[in-house]
Amino acid sequence: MQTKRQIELVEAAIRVTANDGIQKLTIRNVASAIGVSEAAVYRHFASKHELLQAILVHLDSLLAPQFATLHASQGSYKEALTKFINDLFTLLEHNTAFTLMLFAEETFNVDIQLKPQLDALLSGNLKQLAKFYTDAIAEKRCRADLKPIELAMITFGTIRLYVSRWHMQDQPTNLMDYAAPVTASLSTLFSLQ
Amino acid sequence: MQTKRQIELVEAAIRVTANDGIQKLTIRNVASAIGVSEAAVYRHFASKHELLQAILVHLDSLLAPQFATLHASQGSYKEALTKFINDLFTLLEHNTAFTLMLFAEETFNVDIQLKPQLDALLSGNLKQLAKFYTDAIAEKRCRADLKPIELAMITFGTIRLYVSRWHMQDQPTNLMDYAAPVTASLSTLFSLQ
DNA sequence: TGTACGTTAGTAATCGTTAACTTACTCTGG
DNA sequence: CCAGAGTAAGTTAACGATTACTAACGTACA
Repeated sequence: MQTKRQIELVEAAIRVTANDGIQKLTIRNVASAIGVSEAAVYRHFASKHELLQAILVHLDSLLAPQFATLHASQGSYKEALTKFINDLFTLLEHNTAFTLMLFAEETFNVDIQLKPQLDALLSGNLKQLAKFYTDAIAEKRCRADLKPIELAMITFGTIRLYVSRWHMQDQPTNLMDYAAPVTASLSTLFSLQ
Repeated sequence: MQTKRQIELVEAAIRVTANDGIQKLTIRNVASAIGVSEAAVYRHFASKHELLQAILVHLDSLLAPQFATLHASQGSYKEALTKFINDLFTLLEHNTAFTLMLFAEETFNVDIQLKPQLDALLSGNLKQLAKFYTDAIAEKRCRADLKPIELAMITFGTIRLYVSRWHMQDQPTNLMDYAAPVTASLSTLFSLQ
């Protein structure tokens, strides 16, 4: 159960990390990001570890609905995948901080105790993707010579690398410009001949 | 030009980072990893920034030959890709610290001044992969409806995610067990011969 | 009156870095 | 051949800044 203030702190922490990297995710920086003292943070989180945990929960709650859209779609496999990637990229482009969502396991491997949660987060997302492909294969809308989990790994891995490259560019470009190629490539590869 | 001691320090730094995360990459930890004082480190690197730069150079020198094997092969393109992935996974499995190679841009985005080098490292690897696919397409041994750079992104993104998951597992499993599925999936998708 | 939420002002530990000094080796002139 | 100068590479001991965290206290509001 999260209070308003806790959510504010978590969002501030995500902003700090996305802007300046995990090294700058300090209690001091989070506190000053919402204009309070360091000690005030400890009124809401008992330790930095608990703040990190809350960040992961928050990121998961943002990412999960995105993956849920995969199943909600009524159209063809290609349309569903297109909508998923478009929605995801729009979200990431609108708020760069959300980029952290995709790379949580890379970023937060600081606190060894968070490992199980990080693993669960990634595994959950992959499972959703795999389920999407399982359905697509069952309905003969997707090639069946690869396992759903393999299709999911390829999809997620590819998306991550595109986002990673976009995030690394100097001049800010449109992530959406990348969306079309990714969708086109994957749906071309995975569709039935 | 690197001295022996510099290389020792860089290798120690890579070990520290791979084991405990970038937060633990401190001069103190690197120094004690080779059994000297902190001040001794500064006899070989003027600053932590220079150590970080040297790490990137080192990682690149390890990874570049791996990518070079793509072009050296005499057999089919499928065999070349198989050999590349097998060699890469063997290397990563043999020395877990090398896993950092694949995720350098994620790990070392601490020092903003390193960004150009990180970008160059990733771009260089992708360019090698793209060249491989360019050749394969030219000889009609790979599907031609995707651009080489897209094939390269998919390949590298997929490899990274497999390695990432393997690296995150609790009980140590064999990375090599994933090599065959990855190779099979990509060859099938790309009609690589 | 008590609880929620803030403050100031500290703590010990750790960060990157430097100063001053020691040790061991090599090069060079008489 | 060998004294002495120079240098490479280590040491201890500190520096100011920053880390996560805490104790004691103030204040608004039910």
